[in-house]
Amino acid sequence: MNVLPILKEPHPGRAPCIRSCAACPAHDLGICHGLSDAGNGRYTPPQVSLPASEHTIPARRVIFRQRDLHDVVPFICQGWAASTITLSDGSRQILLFLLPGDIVSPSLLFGPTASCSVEAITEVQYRSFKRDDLKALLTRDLELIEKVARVWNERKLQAQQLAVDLGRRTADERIARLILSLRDRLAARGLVQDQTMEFPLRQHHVADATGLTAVHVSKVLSDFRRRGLIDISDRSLTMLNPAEFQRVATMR
Amino acid sequence: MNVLPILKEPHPGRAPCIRSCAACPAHDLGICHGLSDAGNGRYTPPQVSLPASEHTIPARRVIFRQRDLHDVVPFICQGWAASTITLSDGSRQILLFLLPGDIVSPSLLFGPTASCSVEAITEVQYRSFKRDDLKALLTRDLELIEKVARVWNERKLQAQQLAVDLGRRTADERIARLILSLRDRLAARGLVQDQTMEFPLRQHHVADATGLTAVHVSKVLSDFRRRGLIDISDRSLTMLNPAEFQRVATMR
DNA sequence: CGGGCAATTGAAATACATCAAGGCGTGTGG
DNA sequence: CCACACGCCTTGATGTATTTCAATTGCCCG
Repeated sequence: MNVLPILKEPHPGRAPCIRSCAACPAHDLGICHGLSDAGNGRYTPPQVSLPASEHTIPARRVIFRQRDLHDVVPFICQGWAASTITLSDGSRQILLFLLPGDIVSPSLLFGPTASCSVEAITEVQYRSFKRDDLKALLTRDLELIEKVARVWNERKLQAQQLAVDLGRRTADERIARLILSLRDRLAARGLVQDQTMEFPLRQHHVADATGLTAVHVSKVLSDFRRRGLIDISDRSLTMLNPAEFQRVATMR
Repeated sequence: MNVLPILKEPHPGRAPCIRSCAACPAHDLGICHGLSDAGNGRYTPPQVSLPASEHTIPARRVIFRQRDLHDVVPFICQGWAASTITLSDGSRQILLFLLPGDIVSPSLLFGPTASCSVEAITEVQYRSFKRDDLKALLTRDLELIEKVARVWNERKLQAQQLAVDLGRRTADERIARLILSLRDRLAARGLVQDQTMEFPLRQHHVADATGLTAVHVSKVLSDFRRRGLIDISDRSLTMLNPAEFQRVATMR
C-alpha cells in the first residue's frame, strides 16, 4: 500500500526513520558494510569493513553526555537525534539535528571528548567503531584523511551558518531555513518525496534549534500554515509552496 | 619608558599589535621560523621551515573575499582581523576575531574555498604558505595531522560556542563573554598584563560579533563602565572587577 | 478517570532595534 | 589657521519582535 519511503509514525517514539547507508560517510569511507537488514535496493557492498557495535536507543533518551569520554566513534544508522548544549539555567541550544548517515561527532576521531550531548528524538539505531581502528585505517590511506577533512569541514560550515542565522535573522527566517536545510539533507539521502518528508520534531526542538521559545515557534508555524506555505501533520511535513517558502527564508 | 607589551596606538590604523609567534600553530608545527625581526625574547628557533610570502595590509582593508579561491594558507603574524559573513542586505556577522598567531582558516589546508571573508581591523601582517607544501609535510609526518586536527577542532568549538551565545544569551552576557574570550586568547599569547589588554575593536565590530546593533553595544558598555566593571580608553581595555565581570558573563 | 506532554491563543512585559540629534576628535582643503 | 566633513560614540524617544505568563484544549497512556 504505502509506496512512499516516508513511514508514518503510528505511535510517537517508535522507529519512524528509513535507513540510509547511501549517504553515510562510514559507508563512503568503506569501513561499514551496512546494516544487516538494510535491503532498500540502494545498498552497494563496500571494500573493507571494521568491527562495529550496534545499538538501539528509544526516543527521548540521552545517548551521550557533554563531558563523557569515548574511545568509539558512533554513526547514526536510523532515526533522528539532536546534538545539544545545555546551560546551567536549563536552557538548551541544539547545534545540529543528526540524520541517518551522519557521523555523531567528527572530533571523536581524534580525541575522546565530545563537546556536546546527543539526544535521541525518535528511536535511534547507531553503530560505533573503535577510534583506534579508524585511526589505524587513516594512517594507511591518506586519501581517507581528505574525505574525513571534507566531512569535518562541512560540520564546521553548519556551525558557522547556524551562528549567522541566530545572530542576524528573524524568527520567520530561522525557522524556514531550518526546515529547508533539513529538507536538503534528507533529499541528499533520498528521503524526500513529492515535497513531503518525515518530521518527527516537536516544536520545542525547533525552538531549541532556532534560539526561540516553543510558544513563539507555535505562532510562526501557525502563520506559515495560514499562508499556505507548509503543512505539518502526522509527524510529516509537506511544502505546499516551495518557491514562496524559499523566499521567506532568504529575505536578507 | 613604556615597559608594557601593550603598545598605545598613536594614529589609528597603524600597526598597534605585538607579534606573537609563541602561540602560532605555524611555529608550533615547525613550518615557520618566525618573523625576521621578531626579537621579543620568547622566540625559539624551529626545526623546519617552509618558504612563505609575507604581506602587510592596512587597517580596514579586506584581505580575502568569501568566494575567492586560494592555493595558500595564511597565518596572522601581527594585528587583529575579523572573519566575517555578509548577508545580501548588508548586515554582517563576525564569526571570529583573528589574533596574532591564528591560522586564518584551517579549511584552506584541504581545499581552496574559504567560507568567509577576512577583514583587517588594525594593520595586519601575515604569512602565507603554499597548500601543497603543507600537504606534503602532512603526508610525511602523521603527528602533524593530529596537531592540525586539534587546531581545527578548537575552531569548530569556537563556532559552536558562538552559536550557543547568540541563541541563548542576553546582550550583556554576549558582550561580556566576547571580551573574556578575547582576554583568554590574548593571555595565552602573553599579551595581557595587569588586567589590561589591547582592544582595537570599534563598537560596530562588537555589534557584528554579538548579533546586536552598535547603538545597543554602546549602551551596554556604558552600563559596564558605570558599574565599574571595565574601562576602555586609548584602544586598550582594563578589567577593573574581573570577578564580577565573570559573573555577568556566566549568569546562565 | 486522572495526569502529563504538546500545541494553541491572548494579554502583558521586556529586550532590543530603529530613528534622530548632538558632541568629540581628526584629517583635509581652502 | 580655520571651516568643514566624517567616523565614532552617546543619549533619549519611540517602535517592535519576542518572551513570559496564563488559561484552554486535545491526546495519549497508565
